Amino acid sequence: MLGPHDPQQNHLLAALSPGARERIYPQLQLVEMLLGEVLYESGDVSRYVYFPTDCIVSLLYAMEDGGSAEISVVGNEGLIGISLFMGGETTPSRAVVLTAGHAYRLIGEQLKAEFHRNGGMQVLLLRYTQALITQMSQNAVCNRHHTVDQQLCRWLLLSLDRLSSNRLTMTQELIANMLGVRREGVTEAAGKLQKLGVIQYSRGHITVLDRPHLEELSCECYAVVKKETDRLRAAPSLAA
Amino acid sequence: MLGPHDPQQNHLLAALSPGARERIYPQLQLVEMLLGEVLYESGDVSRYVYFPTDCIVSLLYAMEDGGSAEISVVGNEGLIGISLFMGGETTPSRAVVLTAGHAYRLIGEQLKAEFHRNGGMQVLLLRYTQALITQMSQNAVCNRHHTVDQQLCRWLLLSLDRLSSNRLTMTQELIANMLGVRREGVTEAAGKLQKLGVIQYSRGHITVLDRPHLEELSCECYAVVKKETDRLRAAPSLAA
DNA sequence: AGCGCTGCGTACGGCGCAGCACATAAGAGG
DNA sequence: CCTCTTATGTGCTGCGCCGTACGCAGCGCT
Repeated sequence: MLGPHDPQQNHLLAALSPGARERIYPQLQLVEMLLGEVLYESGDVSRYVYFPTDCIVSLLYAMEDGGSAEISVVGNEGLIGISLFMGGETTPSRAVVLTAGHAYRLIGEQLKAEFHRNGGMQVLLLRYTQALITQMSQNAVCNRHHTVDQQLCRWLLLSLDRLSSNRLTMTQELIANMLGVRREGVTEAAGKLQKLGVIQYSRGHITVLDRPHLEELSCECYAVVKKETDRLRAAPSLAA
Repeated sequence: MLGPHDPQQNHLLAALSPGARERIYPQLQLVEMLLGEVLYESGDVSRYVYFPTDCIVSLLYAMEDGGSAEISVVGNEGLIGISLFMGGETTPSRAVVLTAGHAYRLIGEQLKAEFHRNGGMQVLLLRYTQALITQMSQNAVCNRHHTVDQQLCRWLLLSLDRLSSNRLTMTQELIANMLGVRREGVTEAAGKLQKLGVIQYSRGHITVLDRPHLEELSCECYAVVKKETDRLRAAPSLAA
């Protein structure tokens, strides 16, 4: 599991200009991300920002009554801690490690300094933030209109995109928390998928066998978000 | 209805530094916002940004099957067209005028120029964007967990905050589209509220009679968003 | 082997809301 | 005044998911 690590495994870090790279890379710190680790609690002032390489982090929203729902998923395409450069300092959500792995972290002040140079990194971060907004919007719509079956498919695909393997380490209970539904609902939905030969799972390990079929069964939300995310990543580039 | 108009009626415009004010105010154009007018269609490149003074604009998300859901509401506390400075140029949502009134509009390029001066306006806009993100997140949670009754209360309060009167011009059908529920569901929920003496309505006009009670009946989502929005507005201030 | 823990399967009653089908009422325009 | 349109009221059936309860199977531990 311990392969070579490189900041370039994170899309944002990889897209930096040579100048920004020289300033930022020496300040990066490789950290291990443990399953279930909480990076920020709701309302916390974030000391660091995290650029995932091979882990997945979930932004969760907890309600007063203990219920929860996932706001968005972050993998190596993004970063955790946008409130730092957006100016609010804190967010009302919680960041939890969903799949163990690694990330590079940076002290908040250092990111802010680079951000306020008004150069390429600012453009990158803002564009990523817009992609995040799209994901959140679609999430809201999806919660309103789509079935648990569809949402499970969407969620599996989102996770899959952020890993290099087709095997997820993930209990149904955890997925249920993310989707904000009952664990039994996930069991049923997953059972159907397994019967169809789309996935295969056992005690916290899910293997995706037929991704195309999974995409068919998912609601449109997955495709919309993916398309928009790709568009924003590929966008012309770093104008001043 | 035609009172004196002033850019300062919009919180963002009012918070500009004297320098920014000198640059921006001469470029503003007062426009009338008609009920139902579509400012942006999904995917459009926005030519203008709009700073509402006494109107309400809704950001809607339309699905393939025609269903829809509101992503957020914008009044005189914000602006429409964040994708311009966020760098994506377009958004996958639609902006519709929900309550007629007025707004000041600015040509996109002019806003971008001011934004990239890296000064106070950038800070203001980013902080507003973060408030918007909070609203969207809460929306997603609310869609997942709360009843139509609660959501109607939340929605009425959101609208009320963006108007100077306690009387909304709003049909139940329209509200249903915003909440992404059936019109009949809104009828029932509104009926209960009327029976309780909290609101009074007739043919497209709703009068809120007992706001404190309305807040009690609403889910926590309203208060959370309001608190966070206020916090971000009042935040320390405009560091470079 | 025996125990306990964790992850998954299944079942039942109930509620909230969808989808549909109409019925009524309040203005708008001739 | 009559008609047409728009806004609201009401009543079904059906489905999806919740809350709850319990059974069972894989795996680690002593």
